[in-house]
Amino acid sequence: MVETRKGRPRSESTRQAILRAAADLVSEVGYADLTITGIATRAGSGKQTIYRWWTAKSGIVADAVVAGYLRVPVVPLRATKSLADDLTSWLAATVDVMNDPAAAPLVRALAAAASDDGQRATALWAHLTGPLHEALSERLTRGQAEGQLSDSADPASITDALIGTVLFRLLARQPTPAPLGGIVSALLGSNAP
Amino acid sequence: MVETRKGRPRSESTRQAILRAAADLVSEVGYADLTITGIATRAGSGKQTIYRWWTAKSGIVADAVVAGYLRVPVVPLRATKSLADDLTSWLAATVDVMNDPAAAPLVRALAAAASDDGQRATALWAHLTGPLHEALSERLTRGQAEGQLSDSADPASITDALIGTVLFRLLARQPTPAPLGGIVSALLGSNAP
Amino acid sequence: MVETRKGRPRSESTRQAILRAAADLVSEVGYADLTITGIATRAGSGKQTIYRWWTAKSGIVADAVVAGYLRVPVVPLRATKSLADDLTSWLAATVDVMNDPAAAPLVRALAAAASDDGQRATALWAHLTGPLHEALSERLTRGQAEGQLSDSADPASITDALIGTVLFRLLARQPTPAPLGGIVSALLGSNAP
Amino acid sequence: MVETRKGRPRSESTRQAILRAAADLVSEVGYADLTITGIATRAGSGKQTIYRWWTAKSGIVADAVVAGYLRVPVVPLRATKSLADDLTSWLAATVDVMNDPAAAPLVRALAAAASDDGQRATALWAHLTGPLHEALSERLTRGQAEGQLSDSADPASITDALIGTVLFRLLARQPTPAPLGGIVSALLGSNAP
DNA sequence: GCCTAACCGAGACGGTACGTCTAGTCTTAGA
DNA sequence: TCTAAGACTAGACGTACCGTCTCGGTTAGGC
Repeated sequence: MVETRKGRPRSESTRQAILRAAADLVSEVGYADLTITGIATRAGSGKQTIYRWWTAKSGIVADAVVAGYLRVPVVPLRATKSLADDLTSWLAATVDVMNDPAAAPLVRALAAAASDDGQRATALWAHLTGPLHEALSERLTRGQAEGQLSDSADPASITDALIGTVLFRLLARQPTPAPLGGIVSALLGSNAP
Repeated sequence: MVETRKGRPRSESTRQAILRAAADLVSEVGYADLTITGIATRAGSGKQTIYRWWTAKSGIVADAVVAGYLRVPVVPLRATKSLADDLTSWLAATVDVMNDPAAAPLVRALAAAASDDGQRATALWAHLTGPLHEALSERLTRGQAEGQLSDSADPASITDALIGTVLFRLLARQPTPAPLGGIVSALLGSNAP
Repeated sequence: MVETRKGRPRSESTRQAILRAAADLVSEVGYADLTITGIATRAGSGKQTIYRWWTAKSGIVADAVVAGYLRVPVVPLRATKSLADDLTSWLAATVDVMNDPAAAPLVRALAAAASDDGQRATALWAHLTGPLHEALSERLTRGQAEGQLSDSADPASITDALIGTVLFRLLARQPTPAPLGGIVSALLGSNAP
Repeated sequence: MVETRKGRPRSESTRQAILRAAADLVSEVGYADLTITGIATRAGSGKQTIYRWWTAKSGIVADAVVAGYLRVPVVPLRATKSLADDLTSWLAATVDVMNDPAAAPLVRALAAAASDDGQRATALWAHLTGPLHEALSERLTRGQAEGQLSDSADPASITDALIGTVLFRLLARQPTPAPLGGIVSALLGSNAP
């Protein structure tokens, strides 16, 4: 039995326009200054149309990310012979990107968006960090196969710590941060007594 | 040479009242719903008095934290014989605290505050994570002395990764998180091939 | 030659439901707060059905009055021996009715409806004041026949002035109104030098 | 003891700007399409300033009339030898003015404004019809002194009926109105048997 | 007994204005 | 000169209706 709903059907093009407008605005003015009114104006839609389908600002941004309108700059993971070198250079480049005045507001915006709404946040982070998490895990697993990491180590756990470190740097902005190489070597081992 | 300014001197009691009001409000309604108007009303001060001395909302919160009116729940670090056990139980308890519906908004509020203003954020995080960072580093150093951690490991780097992991958990809220024990053992070593 | 239109004929029951809903709502919330959306919902009809057949809100109300769903409280005209007494008591009772919190909004609503749309307003007022006008005119003519009013007087003109006086009282709500008896004696005569 | 209030005093120039803007707009678009948002924009004021001092749209219009920014076209009353001629020509000219497409919306707007709010309506009508009422009454009283009206007649009552008649014509827009001369002669007398 | 045009309900659409809220500025009286 | 009070401009908030526009479904003719 097919579910037949009465009334005019939802406009997919309007939905896309709203997500695109939200994506444009969040990269222009940041999440804090993102307004529903602004999104509606930019999308050429009515405000009520937005309120009909979304309850929170963060939901729109999350959907915009999931729809691919908002792309977070991801640093490609090199694949040289040395796992430690690859991770260290990735960490350095990523921290650089995160401190780039153009990219930082966007990432901070998404962190703030995730802070807002636990429900959608999961989907958002899955989309954001998912591919990244996978790429890092795979590189670690390959390095493990090549003997550059103990067989007992858990690539997923190490990946969590790596991403967490970037996040910590991004938000905390410490004046004298610990050396990145130290973190990588901590994570990859040789810490055993 | 003493700096002598003309006119009525700044009222220290008013400053304290503002910081106290901001602290109260941020724990009651969260950083997102914290308003200058609300702080002024609660503090029994004029709004202009606030605008005269602070430029951003986050600055007030940062000062309130520094002044000690806003206390972040810090999980005490146990000191048993096993460094790994101590860190794992601290991680678990901290993640629990962060997911506590009462404490999470405050921490997320401070993360958001830090996102707002890079200038003051440093001081805020120093105050927030400073003692924590120190406690963790000390515990690691002691463990290192006891031979539970390689001498070549850098306690500060490991601490960064630990706090970063907590932060990642707090914001990302992943549905199936990696086991905490895995992270600790990754950080403490045995990952060497 | 009968005009035969193809397609589904207009639903008379829907038309009645809309007029009835409009009548109910105008007496409940007043003309100002009467909405097309509200009428459609109450009538169980679509908004488009209303817009297909009516162009203005006042037209619906006018039709509701003409259809008899909206009855304006009309004070019956007594028929004693004295024309002056009859008119004075009618004026007094009518002014009372107009100031009744229950009836006043309806009458004011119709005045407002008439203000809106000159086209339909004529029909509405004809329906509203028509029988009243006729009753007053007849009573005046009868009084004229009985010698209580000069033969040269024009009953229609006097009726206009009587109704106009009520309307003036309704809208102007003067704090210290002129005595009604004075108006009647002015209209009935003895004003000649 | 002088009542001294703290805080910034109300801006009189802003009040005047709001009343002037409301007056301009009501004559441009009519009372029905008069919006608070529009008044605020035109006056260069914030909406909150309007809401702080007025609760209803009609109050602003009433104040604008009282302040003299909104002038209702009043037909001057001639003073020839014949009271009947003066009143008839005044009635005719006034009915003409009321049906003038430029003036009618304004008058109807004020009628609507009076319908809205009983409180302020009194002041509004006093200001609107006050001078008119006085002029008519004086003319009638003079005519009475000159023997053109019975001594027992009440000028105030006759004035009420005259203005009421105009109002009735304005709102009802009857297709075949009674002759104005008939009304005047009815009001001035000779109706006695 | 179909065909089909016009009707019907439902409800989403782009808009506009609502009345409330907060930001940040300005202007007063008084300490 | 600074503080407290509070009025000011500005504009976003979320809601309610506007009048228009699809939809699927219904209901009479005319063929």
